Amino acid sequence: MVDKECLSGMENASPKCKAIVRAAEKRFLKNGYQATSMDEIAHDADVSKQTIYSHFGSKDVLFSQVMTGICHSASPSCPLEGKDIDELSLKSVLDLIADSFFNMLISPKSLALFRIVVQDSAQNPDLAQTFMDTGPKMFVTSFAEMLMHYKNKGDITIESPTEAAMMFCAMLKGHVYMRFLLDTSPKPTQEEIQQHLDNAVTMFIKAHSNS
Amino acid sequence: MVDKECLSGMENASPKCKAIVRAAEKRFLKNGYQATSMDEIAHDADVSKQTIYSHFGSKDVLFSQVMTGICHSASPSCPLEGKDIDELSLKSVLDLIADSFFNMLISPKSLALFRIVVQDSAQNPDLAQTFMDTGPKMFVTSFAEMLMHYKNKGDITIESPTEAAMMFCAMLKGHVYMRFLLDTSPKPTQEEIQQHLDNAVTMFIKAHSNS
DNA sequence: ACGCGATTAGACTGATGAGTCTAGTTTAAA
DNA sequence: TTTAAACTAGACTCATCAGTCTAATCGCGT
Repeated sequence: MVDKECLSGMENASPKCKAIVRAAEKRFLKNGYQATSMDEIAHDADVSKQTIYSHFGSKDVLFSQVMTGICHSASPSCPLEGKDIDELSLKSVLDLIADSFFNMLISPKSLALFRIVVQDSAQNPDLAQTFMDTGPKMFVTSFAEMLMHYKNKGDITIESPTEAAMMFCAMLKGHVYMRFLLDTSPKPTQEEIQQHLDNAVTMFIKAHSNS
Repeated sequence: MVDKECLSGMENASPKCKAIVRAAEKRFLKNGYQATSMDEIAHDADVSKQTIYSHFGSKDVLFSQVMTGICHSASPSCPLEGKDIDELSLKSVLDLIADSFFNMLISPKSLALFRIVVQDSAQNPDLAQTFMDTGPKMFVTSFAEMLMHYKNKGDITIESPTEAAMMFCAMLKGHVYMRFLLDTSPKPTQEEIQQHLDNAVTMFIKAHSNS
């Protein structure tokens, strides 16, 4: 899930500085880089424009710093914390992950972040790289490890856990995620979402069942 | 695949008008709405700015019109044209579709279009809707019909062809597509792509095999 | 009290860009 | 040839916005 306070790495910064980052975050996520003005940020942060410039130097720097911070703080939390994986069936684990992963994806903040990343992947390749490395990559890695567990137990047949993990993520997203991303109508209902996730889990298990 | 000339619906427009649309298309796809100036478009189209305004009225109108046009002209061509579906195995059909669909997705124009659509899905919901209706939706519909064919033949078990079709699209995209969309390194190799598509087809077939 | 660094409001500069205006030129039909 | 519509170059207005500058104020340690 996504942090409410995305000030990772600046716990001991000055209050003004935090206020600036918070305001910038809100504006950049909502309207993107171009459509956000420094005056707006200054106003929201209840700070003078000069203060922003003395802390961050330029709009570019502020943007990069804020977005990178969000990427780092937005890594999905593991829904299995505190649970013993040996006591859970593959299906129940996949169900848990499906639900947690998908809800993380469609949180307003995640959607906004992804839109921004897509938006200036061309102008700002570093941001896209950071996003990939902190988000999808880390999730896939830890998910792949868990699949290994069930593979070793002999529950499923998997050649490449990493590929399988990526495929599962892709399946979870599916068409429903796109509808959230583009905010098109009709809005997906809760039943539709649940049906979609169930479908993905079922397909995934069947596709990897021991022939 | 995507048309080279995206002037759908304006075959009988004036030459100047077409030139404007062509130039606008190029610029908007490359740099997005905000970062494209009317002067640039006028220059590229070898036309005076006034001519643009007398044809289209405003930057907004031009943008919407151009983008909508691209959506309509960019519908994927069917890779099965001229082939008799009865003579093809499910696997060979899926292989064909996988290849054709994925290559359409990662064409520079499709990527650029999708970035734009994502970018201002918030400001311009109509564009997002048009994109969905002309792109993914149509593809899924026709693909679902074909799945019905194999379902009726008894080759596979499918409750909902539409859902299955959407899931197959999602699988084809997968993580590899994201890497193209965000243009992150390392660049996917041809082998990686092929492996990914094979994997998707194999999984899909196994997941829908008659248990 | 003194002094210093952080902060402030707000005026200012310079650049960019949408959209308009003007005065003149081309084109093609009548 | 006449005439009207399309087109042109480019100057112009007006708004926005990044970034700077100034002069004053605040908070705090000595």
